[in-house]
Amino acid sequence: MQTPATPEFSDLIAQRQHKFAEYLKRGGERYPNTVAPTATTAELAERYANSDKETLIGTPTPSYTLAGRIMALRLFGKLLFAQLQDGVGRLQISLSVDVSSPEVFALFNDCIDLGDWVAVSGRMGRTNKGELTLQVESFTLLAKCHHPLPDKWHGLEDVEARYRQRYLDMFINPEVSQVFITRSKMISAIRRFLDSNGFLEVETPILQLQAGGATARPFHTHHNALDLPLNLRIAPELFLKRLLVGGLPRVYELSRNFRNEGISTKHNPEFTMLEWYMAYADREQVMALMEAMLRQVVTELQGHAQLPYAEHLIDFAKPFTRLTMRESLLALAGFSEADLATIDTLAAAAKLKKVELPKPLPSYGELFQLCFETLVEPQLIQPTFILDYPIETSPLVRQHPNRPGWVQRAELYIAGREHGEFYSELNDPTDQRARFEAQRTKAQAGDKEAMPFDEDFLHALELGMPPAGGIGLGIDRLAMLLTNQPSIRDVILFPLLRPKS
RNA sequence: GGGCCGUUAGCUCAGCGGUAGAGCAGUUGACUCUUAAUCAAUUGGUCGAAGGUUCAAUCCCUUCACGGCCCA
Repeated sequence: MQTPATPEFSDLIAQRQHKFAEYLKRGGERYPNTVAPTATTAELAERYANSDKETLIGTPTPSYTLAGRIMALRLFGKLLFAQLQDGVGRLQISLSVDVSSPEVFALFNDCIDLGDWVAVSGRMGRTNKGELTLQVESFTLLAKCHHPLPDKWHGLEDVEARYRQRYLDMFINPEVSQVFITRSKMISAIRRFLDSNGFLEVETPILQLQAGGATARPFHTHHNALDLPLNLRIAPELFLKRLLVGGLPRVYELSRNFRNEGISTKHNPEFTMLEWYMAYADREQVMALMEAMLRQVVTELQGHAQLPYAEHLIDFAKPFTRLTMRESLLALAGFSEADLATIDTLAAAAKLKKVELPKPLPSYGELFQLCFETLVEPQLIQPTFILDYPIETSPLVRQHPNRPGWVQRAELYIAGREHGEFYSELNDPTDQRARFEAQRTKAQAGDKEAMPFDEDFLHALELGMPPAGGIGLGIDRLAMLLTNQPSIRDVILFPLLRPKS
């Protein structure tokens, strides 16, 4: 048997390249695209699940061609076993000098490394221990893996390496691929739900003159031909509402948004958000529709509505709890009515509860929200809608009819995290203009997150926008829930990292 | 931005002032039924980078880079 590698030939990459050269030297084709698989590992495993060894010997199966990566190799002189992984599963394959030929066996043994893409052809059998095995008669090297693979037992555990080389992470740690398959199915289920409820999926600009629709710092870019500074969108809201003005009654967008902010286990600079707008609906109706959608998506994906997440079991079957923010502070944070009376009593009570108060002290509404975020939010494990938000933090929402200073907004909390927002949308152009003015005042005072004044949006509102309810739902966070992942980076294929020097 | 932790062989990790270690992967040999195969031998290191302290630094100190967790 020829041995292409020699003991002094120690560089792992060079060894693999040497084996590839040897494969070509013995007549193999370089990166062929002439062999197509006729089956997958999953199909064969299912088809022959009940066939015993004798049956497979007595009535030989057709010859199948599988394609995939070699992920394990075990050699016994003139027989070898390998694991072939093809994206839908893994199947054992075997080569022996009897089934193929001494030449084919030697070619495989001398030239194939862990990680190589191969196409293998042969018939199904079972080993003495009963494992279903494709007995290879011939094979083709489809693509060489030029790098040594991570530890076969521990896999790739270095978090940084996993994010930087997701392609490697995915085939070394198959559960990672499963996360992204689940994410994809989740998005399909959401589309199906909305499409069947009369919504139209639309695409609105990512390049925007003014980044509106949320309070966040945008990324800046530039269009050369127009010599025009532009921003990447932070939210699609203002364009989707323009479509209501245009006459589309139900629209949604799965929107990649960009926010020039910090990175954490909950934030990635680019992230995906679902927004939908529904004419003639109010906050209550969009909340009810979201509840129905989440119940259906969770059930569709895992067969029932109870979702394990970290140490919790989250129940989507029960009606979601509804509390006003005020009620939640009284019930869950231990505030009294007197504490909530004025900004001073609230600040004093908050200080006692170890809420870190910013200086200078913010408005009553902002302080109220800060207390909520610090004291209540972590307790909201089961799906809970929190109703009514201070007007200062919600410049696009309809005012509450009988609570001055508050707006008809709700947020959905699950597992202690905010997952979505629900609005009775503001369609009064006069009120909207005043809200933009207030934001402009904030911006002039140095608030870099204040929403820009959008005159064209006001023009659209002045033409008349039907009353509407709208929602925003964090798709990445929902994916974290559905795949039981602790960090947003675990549900984003290629999270942003600093370049490695 | 702040605090804590990490960075040692391709991978997973020990070592923590005195010549750099293991398992897996790789290489060589044995082996026709393995399942993290086994047995024997063996290659492989700028110990993240740069300074400093020391007779001597992977180890102690400083700065920097990248990452993780927590906080903002």
